[in-house]
Amino acid sequence: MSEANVAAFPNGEEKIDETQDVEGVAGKRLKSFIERIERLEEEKTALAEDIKEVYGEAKAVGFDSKTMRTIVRLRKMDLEKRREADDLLEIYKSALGMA
Amino acid sequence: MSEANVAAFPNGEEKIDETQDVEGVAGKRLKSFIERIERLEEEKTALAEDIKEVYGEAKAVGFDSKTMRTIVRLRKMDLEKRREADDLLEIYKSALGMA
Amino acid sequence: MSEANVAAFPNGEEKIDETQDVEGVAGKRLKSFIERIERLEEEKTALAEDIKEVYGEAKAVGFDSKTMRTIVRLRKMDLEKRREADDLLEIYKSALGMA
Amino acid sequence: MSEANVAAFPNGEEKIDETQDVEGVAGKRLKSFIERIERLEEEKTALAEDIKEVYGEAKAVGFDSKTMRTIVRLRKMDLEKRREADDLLEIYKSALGMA
DNA sequence: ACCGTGGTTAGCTTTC
DNA sequence: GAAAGCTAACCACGGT
Repeated sequence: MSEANVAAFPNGEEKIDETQDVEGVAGKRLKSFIERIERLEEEKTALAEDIKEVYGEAKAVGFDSKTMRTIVRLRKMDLEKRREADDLLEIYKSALGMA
Repeated sequence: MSEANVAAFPNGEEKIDETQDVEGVAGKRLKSFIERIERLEEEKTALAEDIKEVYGEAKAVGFDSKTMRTIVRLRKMDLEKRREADDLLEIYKSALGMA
Repeated sequence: MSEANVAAFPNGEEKIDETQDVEGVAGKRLKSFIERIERLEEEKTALAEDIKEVYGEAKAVGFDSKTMRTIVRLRKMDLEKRREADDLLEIYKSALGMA
Repeated sequence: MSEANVAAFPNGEEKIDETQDVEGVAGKRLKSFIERIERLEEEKTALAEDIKEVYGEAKAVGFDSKTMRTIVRLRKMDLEKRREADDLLEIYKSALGMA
């Protein structure tokens, strides 16, 4: 690891928003990574809220959300199973030199 | 709860994608809700992957992801704290007729 | 909650093995719980090791452990899916007053 | 790796329990490995449930499970520390011809 | 309002 | 040393 980045400073409270000059370029870079992550996490949170809303709407017209969750889970499992099965097939193929 | 929507059918394997006529309009509606949810969850998953990638990139140039996660967590806490403080302020203001 | 048990004392290093008289009966009880848990966890760890050994044996006679793990996972998914489907059925039944 | 064992067959749903004759002895062997693993994993899962139950019991009489988990963790760490210290001692001893 | 359950995330272990 | 799978803690939701 490059030593330049080692000083990845947890800061006290107030300074955390400002890239400190003393840290130089590494600080800028880190800041940029952090902000990208935060942006993505905001979007993720927003989606989680959207999902909740959909369950809410469905409930409002009489569907049971527990049931719905179970269905969603089952369907996801199907999907994963299918994917895993494909993976297995790939493994076989490459084991048999058919890759 | 209205019984009309209860029968949200467990299907054997393959039929799960087709709304069955016997279920009528409720089935269609449920299907639509489920699909909206699934779409949103896919997006959410995609974002989670994006986030992981960013951590990966950062790691690749020498940042420690554990530290980064801590920073992100701290900043989120700050944000929430600030937001709560604002809420409190609003409450005070409206209590004092300053809203 | 009974106050008697509140003092469930994280101890410094050395005393942790002895039930302290000052804690009285609560300490004895806690100790007993802790020891039961530790016993169970030991067994669990032992099983994990056994499992690893089986994979090792299988590998030693030419089976690919990645493939095996996939198979095990797929079979477990089948099992779970079946269980979930049952759960769903239960939900329906109780929703229809057939419980 | 011997190719003989490669064909560890993805099966459609229902057939997975029957060793297929076409696979011959390798299939039987694989099946036996898989089943041993599954058996062990079941036991492991059962133990995990037992552990959860013990925490439940403890909680029911007023102990805080989070604290208990901390204690268990600490004691495990102690144990490992002690074991490592012993290992070290062994190393010294054998280095000094006192084994 | 609380409890129990389910989902998510982080850390650890193991594997390649 | 990186990548993945497993496990355990945490948190949030829904039901009672």
